[in-house]
Amino acid sequence: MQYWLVKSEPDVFGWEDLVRDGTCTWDGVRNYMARNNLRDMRLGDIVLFYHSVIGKEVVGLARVSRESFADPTDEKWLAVEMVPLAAFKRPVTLTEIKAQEKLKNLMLVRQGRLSVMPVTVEEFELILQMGETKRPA
DNA sequence: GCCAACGTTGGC
DNA sequence: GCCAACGTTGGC
Repeated sequence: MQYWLVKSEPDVFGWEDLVRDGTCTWDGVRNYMARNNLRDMRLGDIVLFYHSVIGKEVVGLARVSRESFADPTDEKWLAVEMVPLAAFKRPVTLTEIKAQEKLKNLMLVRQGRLSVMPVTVEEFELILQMGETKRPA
C-alpha cells in the first residue's frame, strides 16, 4: 500500500467533479517524474487530492481504481483511474502544511511544480489528522 | 553534450 | 499580474 498526492486546479477539474462523476481518468500529465509516479501506482493505493492555485489545500481522499495505461489524450504518456473515497472534514491548507516541521520533506513543499508525488505513511497520517478525517475502511 | 533561451507551473 | 523554479528545446 502506497500513498500519493495529486494536484489539480479546481476550476479545471476539482474534488467536486470527481465526486459528481464517481470516477476519473487522471490524464494529461506531461512530466517524466510525475509519469513515473503514475506508473508506480497500484490498485487500492490511497491518493490525497490537492487543489492548486485556487484553494491551495488538500480536500479529499481517493483510491486508485485502475493501474497505469496509455494516456488516451497522448499514448506516449500514462494515465490512471481513481475514485473518490472521502472529503476532508477540514481542508488542510498549504500554509498549515508548510508550518509543520514534520512535513518539511513533503514533495509538495520541496518541489512545488511536481503534480503527482509519493507521500510517506507518516506524512499521510499527519495530514489526515490535521484534516480531522478518519481513514475510510 | 553543453547551455542559453524559452515555456509552464503555481505560490504570492 | 509577477516572477521564481525548473523542465524542455534547440543551436552550437
